[in-house]
Amino acid sequence: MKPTLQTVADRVGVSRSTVSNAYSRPDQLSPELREKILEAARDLGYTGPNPTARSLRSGRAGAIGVLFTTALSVAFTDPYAVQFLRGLAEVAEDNRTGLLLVPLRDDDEGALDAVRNAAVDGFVVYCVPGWYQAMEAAWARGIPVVNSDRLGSLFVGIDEVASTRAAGEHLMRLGHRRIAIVGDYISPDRRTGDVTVAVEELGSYVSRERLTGYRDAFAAAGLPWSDVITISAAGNSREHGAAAAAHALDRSPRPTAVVATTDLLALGVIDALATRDLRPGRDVSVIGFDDIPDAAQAHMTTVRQPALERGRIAGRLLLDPPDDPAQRRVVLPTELIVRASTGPAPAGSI
Amino acid sequence: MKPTLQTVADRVGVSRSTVSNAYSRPDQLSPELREKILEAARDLGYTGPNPTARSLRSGRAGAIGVLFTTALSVAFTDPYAVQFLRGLAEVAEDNRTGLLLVPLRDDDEGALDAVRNAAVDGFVVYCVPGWYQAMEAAWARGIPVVNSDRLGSLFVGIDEVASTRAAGEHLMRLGHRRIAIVGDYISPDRRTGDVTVAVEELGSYVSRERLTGYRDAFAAAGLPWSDVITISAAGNSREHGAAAAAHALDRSPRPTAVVATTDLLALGVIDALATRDLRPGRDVSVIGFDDIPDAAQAHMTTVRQPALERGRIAGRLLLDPPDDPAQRRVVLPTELIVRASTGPAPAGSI
DNA sequence: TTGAAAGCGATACCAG
DNA sequence: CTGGTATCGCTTTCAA
Repeated sequence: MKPTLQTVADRVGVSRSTVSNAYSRPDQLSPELREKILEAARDLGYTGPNPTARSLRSGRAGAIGVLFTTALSVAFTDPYAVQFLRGLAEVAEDNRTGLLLVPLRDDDEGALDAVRNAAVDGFVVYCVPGWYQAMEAAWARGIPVVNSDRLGSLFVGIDEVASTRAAGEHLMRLGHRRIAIVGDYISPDRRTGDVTVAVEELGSYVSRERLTGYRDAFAAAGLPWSDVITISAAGNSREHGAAAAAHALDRSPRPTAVVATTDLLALGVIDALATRDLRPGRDVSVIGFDDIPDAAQAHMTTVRQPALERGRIAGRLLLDPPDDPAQRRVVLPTELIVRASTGPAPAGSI
Repeated sequence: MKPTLQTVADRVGVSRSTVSNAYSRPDQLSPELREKILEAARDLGYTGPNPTARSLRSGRAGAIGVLFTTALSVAFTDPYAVQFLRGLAEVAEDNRTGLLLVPLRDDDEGALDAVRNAAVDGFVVYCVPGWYQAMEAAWARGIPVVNSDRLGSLFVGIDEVASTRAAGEHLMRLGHRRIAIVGDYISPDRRTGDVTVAVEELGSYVSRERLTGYRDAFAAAGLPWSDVITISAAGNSREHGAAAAAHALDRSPRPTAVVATTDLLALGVIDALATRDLRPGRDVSVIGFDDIPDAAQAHMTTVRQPALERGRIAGRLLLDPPDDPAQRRVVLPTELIVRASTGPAPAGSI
């Protein structure tokens, strides 16, 4: 039988409240009594208040649920994701709060149960498509849910459309007209290959917005969307990016620019170029998104977004949701970082 | 006021038990009644049993605490760690259990509180030195704690000593006599640089064991430990490995072999070789530990350990601790993978 | 400062 | 199948 507050109280001859105070409110009793209580506890093998009981009573779970779809291994392989989590963990730690990982392998009953049973004070949604039932389940919990897309009332993100629009304008200025776009979650079956994409109908918020930005920039320069090659990647990784890029590069005429919706994919594109003895920025221009460390190392043009800060703000929003609706939706700035992977369209390419 | 079980029970005109059963034991009541209850719940905005209350009553927190010292970013950057976590997550998911991350930034009061307040069914300790107070706090909780070192009664690991002994013997057979060892956690201050190491006194279990294996192999071949250069790395990363390797390589006579206690460090050693126009396996032999994917890509000789399996077993041990003491300690096999980064000691090197 | 009483929201167990 | 009763272990008024 494990000792409880009561056990200790009986031993010392005080009430439960006093023992509770000894742990949670040291200023509410004399140091001597406190010491006496703590000693008795040690004697009895009592290791402090039961966290679950404490949670129930105080109404605070002491944990933030982190919802994400991708497999753990993928989630933590993406430097952007890791930075985001780091920011979140930092804020959580400052508030004596843990992080409960809730991987959503499939959008099935198991996942729903996981969401419903998570003892958390709120959820941070990291890269979960809005159509997931699990999202409904999260909202249904009636606890704060912080999103990265426009859904829900608590939100921290960036202006995705404006970000890629700037990147698209950059390409237009360089004279590119044959362009391919590589993205994850742009075909429903998530398989590698060419797809015809009606941008508005994309289920994934991030893909939809990022493609929209490019489309708008191209349109403004008179390049119709139907001229743009859209290629679906089967996942967000370097390898998937390279596989998708192959579909763009091994055709004639070859595109003069291949842009991707994430840096990881774009690095894959650069890998694919290397395989074909093509030089990024001279033969084919490449643009990514995120500005992860490897992007700088690869001299890659990309859109920089503040991943760490995003995580921090997500945590703060969740732990202490502002009343002012305006403050509940935070949009962070992004910046187009131009490096050597983009250059003028090769002469005669038009 | 959020609705509770009672609210729903009152509305339908049944008892709390019945409503509870509707959620947790569907087979205990008629489908019609169940449907009626679920509908009433939907009406009232009741979203299912409160996880915390359920935990308190059932005595099951529904989460595994993952204790680790390194910063989140580092923890998830190491492919070995990610694999381990993946195995753990897999088992957790199968058992409807979540993973609660408990980063131990410092070994301070905050960390102790985090350990004491975590609502978990047990802890998996991942790379926390045994001397941490936080470890005491974890054991004090009176819940299962699975370790990777020899501490505690629940344990899953490998025979560290035998693993590196095999690697050391490989080096001896190749004729190496001037050897440097790079390791994290081998100097108390964890700074880059040469250290004189009394192997037995190393605080870090993993470092102690791995160095011991090498020492034994060298001793058996008549190479005294005092002839071996031991170098402390300031962390477990490629960069730290390269920095530490510099201390070994920029001396005369140069070592003919540099071994590291992890693959990440060993990759850094290879980076350092590249910088100096030295070829791994010809000019300087290199051995790592873990066999992460990048090791194969770098043609690196290393010790393979089953990271995924280790995670899985840790999860199973924790969720269902065997009574048989022998089964509570699992030792997994390792294998020396010889690749191109090791070769005969250069002629005239002795 | 200390203590008594009242729950927090749910589940286990058994009787009907 | 359904309902009553007794907790689970703690925190929180509020009065002494």
